[in-house]
Amino acid sequence: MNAVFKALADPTRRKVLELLRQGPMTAGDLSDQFPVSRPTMSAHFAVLREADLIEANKIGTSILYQLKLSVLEDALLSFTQLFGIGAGEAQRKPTRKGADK
Amino acid sequence: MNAVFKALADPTRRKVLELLRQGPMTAGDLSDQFPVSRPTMSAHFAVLREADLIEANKIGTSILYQLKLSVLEDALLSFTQLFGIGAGEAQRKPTRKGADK
DNA sequence: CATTTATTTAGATATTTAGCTAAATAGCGA
DNA sequence: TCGCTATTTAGCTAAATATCTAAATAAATG
Repeated sequence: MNAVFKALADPTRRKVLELLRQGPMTAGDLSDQFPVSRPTMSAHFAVLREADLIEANKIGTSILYQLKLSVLEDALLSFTQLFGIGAGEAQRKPTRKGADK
Repeated sequence: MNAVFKALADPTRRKVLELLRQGPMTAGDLSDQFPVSRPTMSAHFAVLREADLIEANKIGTSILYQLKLSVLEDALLSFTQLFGIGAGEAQRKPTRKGADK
């Protein structure tokens, strides 16, 4: 969980996750979307992998990265639920009609 | 938004927010819950204030900190919604009865 | 008005992080 | 196998961060 929040702290990494939301992408294609060097991007990928937020699959000479949405979801949901934020089912289960209106 | 995620990257700060969920607390009372010095805690408070996640109110010689839940909520929800994670109203607002069932 | 209490600011240091270039690795195709 | 392409690893620097102690500020109280 700590690793996930650490990973999310950087805007580049959040953007990578966002791009990956649309489907798997190679390291190179991802890197092309950012104004930093490949090695720098590689380091960002490593942080995301460390947090288990993405998964790497070698495809020939390329590496295809894929979002692990469930990991992101679990971390975010368990955190938001800690605060009773409208993030899960839990808090919006009305016992009586209009009870929380 | 970036400031919020930066603030959430540190476990001490996340714990502070968690403690404040139960209600406002003074800087001193909060500090007592952590194994670091007052000045260090003061710096953490500053980061949280910077991110607008907490609000400070002077009460005599003490400072009462209060969670700004709506700010945390907004940041987290808008992010989770980016990913279609079951985190907000948006994705569970049925336009027609049972539309997404 | 001097003292005490609560908190922050200043100033120092150590660690971590994001970035770079250059070099190493790994797969592919001639 | 040689060379090409994709990516990572190594090694470095600069900036940011977390921490500390000591000093400054501010409010309350005798």
